[in-house]
Amino acid sequence: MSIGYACIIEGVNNIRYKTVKLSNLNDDKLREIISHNLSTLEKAIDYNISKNIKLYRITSELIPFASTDYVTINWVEEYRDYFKKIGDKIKKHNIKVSLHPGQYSVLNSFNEKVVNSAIRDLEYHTKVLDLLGLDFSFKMVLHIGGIYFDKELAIKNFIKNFELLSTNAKRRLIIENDDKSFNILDLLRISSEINIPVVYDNLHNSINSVDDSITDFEWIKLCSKTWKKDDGRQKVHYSIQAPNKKIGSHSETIYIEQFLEYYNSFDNLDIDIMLEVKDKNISALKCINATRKNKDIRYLEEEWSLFKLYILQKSYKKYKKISKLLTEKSNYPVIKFYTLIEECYSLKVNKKSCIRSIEEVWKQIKDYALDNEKINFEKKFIKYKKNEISLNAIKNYLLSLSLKYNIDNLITSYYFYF
DNA sequence: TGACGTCAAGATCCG
DNA sequence: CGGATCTTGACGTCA
Repeated sequence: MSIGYACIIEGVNNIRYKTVKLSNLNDDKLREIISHNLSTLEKAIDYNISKNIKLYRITSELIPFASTDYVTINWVEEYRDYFKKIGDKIKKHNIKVSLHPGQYSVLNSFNEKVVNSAIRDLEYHTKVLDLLGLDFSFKMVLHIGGIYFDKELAIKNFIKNFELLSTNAKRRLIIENDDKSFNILDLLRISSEINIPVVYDNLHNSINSVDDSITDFEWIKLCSKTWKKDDGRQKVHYSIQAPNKKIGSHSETIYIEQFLEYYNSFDNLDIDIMLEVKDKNISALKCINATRKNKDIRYLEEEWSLFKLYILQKSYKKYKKISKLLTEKSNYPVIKFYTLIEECYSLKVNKKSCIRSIEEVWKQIKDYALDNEKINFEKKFIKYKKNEISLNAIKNYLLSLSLKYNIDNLITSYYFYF
């Protein structure tokens, strides 16, 4: 079983994909962005390797406007070697990567133009996986599309247009239930016609449900039949409703107790769980640590080193409490640990605790800092205490010094990124 | 015609 | 100048 996250890496310095607006697009700009994005993808893979995260969704924005006529350079040939290098790394470390074309790729449309651009988009996503040199267990996930006043006809159109895809695209396509049009039963029916795997999304099912008496576990078991040997391990999407937001909005974080309730209902199913959540890799690490077989407190200590300054700025009391929780080295208090951290998310930063956190950071920088940097810091710190500059302003200065002096312990701290 | 969802880029304003 | 806060874009469907 693997647990993973989609596209963006949160809380890590200098891993960010770039985009470009059509009005600023030219060949040089495009090459600059493709090089940057491929190098960012490689960094993302390196990050996943370092954290032992085995499931990752690659952004569809890797090559901007890839499936349009606006791109005229031959990016496939220009970047073939780089793709292969990254793909080799993915294979070597056994990371399952996937892609998810967006909601505007509508294969079942009755508008020929829309269908053609959906096909082009799916062929682009297929090309990325092909260029990485990955076998057909590496997939792209798609929704069915629109209803057009007649669901049965819309389904027929999906099946018909599916046949227009290349062999490789057909072998890589998997389909997911959505939150308003096609429910999980529709998906199972479509799958039985065209023989491609179904991804079960629990949140979409709870919004657009067939039968509330059927549990997530039961639906996952039903979907498992659509996954053949060559398709690799069955995948599901897991997300929960964001409290107080629009129906269907993904939550900021995955709440560990709620996740474990879901996870423990499986009775040891061997599936891949793609989390759809705003805090991305941070929730993935949480869920991985909560479900790992090797329960060693060092995993929590490693996590704590990333969180502790962030927690300190919010509440000294919680900071002490979590520190104390980790003192008994034979324990593995994973649920308590993450629950305490989750409780801090909703807390506002507290001036006194913030000052403490700044002092703590400065302690680790001051021996490296030049005289003028020390003076600069003191000036900013006084201004911060007098509410003349923001917390972010002083954090940014401290981060720039951490980067300059390569203080890994600080650079990796979530303190600077949230 | 605007909302929907997504997230970085770009614009604008402030001190 | 840095920092904070809006607005824009690019897509197709649906009310």
